[in-house]
Amino acid sequence: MKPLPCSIDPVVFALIDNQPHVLLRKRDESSQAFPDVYALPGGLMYPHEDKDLTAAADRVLRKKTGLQSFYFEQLGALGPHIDPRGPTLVIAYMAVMALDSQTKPLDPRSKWFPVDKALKMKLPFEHNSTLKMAVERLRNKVNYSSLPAHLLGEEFTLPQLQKAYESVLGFDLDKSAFRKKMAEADFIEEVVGKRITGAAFRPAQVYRLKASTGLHHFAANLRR
Amino acid sequence: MKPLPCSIDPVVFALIDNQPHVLLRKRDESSQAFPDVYALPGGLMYPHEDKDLTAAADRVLRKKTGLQSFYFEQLGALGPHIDPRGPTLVIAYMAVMALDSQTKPLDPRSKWFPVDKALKMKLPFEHNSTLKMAVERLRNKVNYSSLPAHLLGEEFTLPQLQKAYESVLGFDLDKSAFRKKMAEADFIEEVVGKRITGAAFRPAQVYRLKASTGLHHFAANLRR
DNA sequence: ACAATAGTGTCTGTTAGACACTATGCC
DNA sequence: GGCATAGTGTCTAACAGACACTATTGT
Repeated sequence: MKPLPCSIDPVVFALIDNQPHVLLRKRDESSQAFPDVYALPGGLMYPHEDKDLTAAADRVLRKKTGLQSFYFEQLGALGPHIDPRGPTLVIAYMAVMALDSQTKPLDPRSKWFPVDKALKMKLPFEHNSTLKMAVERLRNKVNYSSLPAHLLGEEFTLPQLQKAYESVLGFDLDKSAFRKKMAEADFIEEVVGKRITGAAFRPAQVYRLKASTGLHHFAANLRR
Repeated sequence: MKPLPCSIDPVVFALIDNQPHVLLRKRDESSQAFPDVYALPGGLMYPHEDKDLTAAADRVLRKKTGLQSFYFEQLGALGPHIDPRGPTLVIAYMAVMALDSQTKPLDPRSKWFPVDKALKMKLPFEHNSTLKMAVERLRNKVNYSSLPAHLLGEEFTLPQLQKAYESVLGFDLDKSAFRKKMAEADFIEEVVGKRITGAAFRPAQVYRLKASTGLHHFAANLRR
């Protein structure tokens, strides 16, 4: 009975040009396993440094992305898989973040890949199945939760929010139905008096997430 | 950076007299931690014996329950929590099984507790939160999946299935609506020609789960 | 015939989805 | 006024929920 090291493997999603992307990172040249290969930006848990798994995931995400604000949840435990250094337990996470103009650039080894493209890549370890799991969870959860709001910045308009839902779902939604749903779901609020002007058409009202931790869940799916 | 031992903590549900029960086991007298206290029937993973986490969970469940057939799924990874033997990573599972007349009796240290009663008990380690997690998952999943069918034996009638749903949900369902839902969900099939006779009323048609692995999920909840 | 439960039919209020309409800004 | 998009109103077909009805057995 030998204890196992434990790896935190996060799948990080963001929207670029309204397309869902996932963050991959070229492994260190000096790595014993799969040097210079694109992989999930994982990291080992340090039992004496990390209070618990959530803290470990938070630390790994901050370190690997340089970003401060994101939503994340655990997908589950996998493995153990075989690493050249021995069997390793894997805890998979899904994270969702907003990229905007103020976002720090990534370190040069990291890169955003369109989700569909990443799904076709050959990734090391069991990262292909982890990625697949995360994409399924993302697509599924979008059906009945406020998750896509976390792909946008602090503030956003309803048309932007609708586009975020549509881009992850992969099909278009009816404007009227969508707005009714959002009103009823009641997880966003107007930023009173603030609208997006400047374009040659009617300005859009600005909204933000209501102060609350976690996701909001709908009673029924957006489309059956 | 020291590796961690890994404990498999399953929450096992079954129906007794149409009431949901959960399996707890008195810890060994000789145990270093919490001897003789009721706890989840967990066990350590043996990295050299268990192919992966699923195999480990399967082994632990068979060993602790003596039962062969059940549905189980991972709830997630927790911890590490502090055990007298040092920090331990925990992988929580939810399992659902059918008890019938042929079921072997439990070992004398194990006992079925009504779910509501178990929730009020003081359990060791973080077993209280694990149990709470499992109960929430169970109650939630019943809303939109075929899970309760696994609380019944190989064969069952629609009234029995409805009672299983009702007992976990905690409220009654409309017979007509329930049957329409089941027909549409299409995860059970008639055992042709087989009915339950013997009582002084119309016999009920016998059904079984269609051959398929895993759960069936509905498009909408049973009740909003 | 009757009791008791299995199984089906029907009616109605609600709602999702489609789509037409109005509103508001810049040119 | 025209154009482009934001935001609202309306109509209808489908459906969930309530409940009444029929079916089938043993006594």
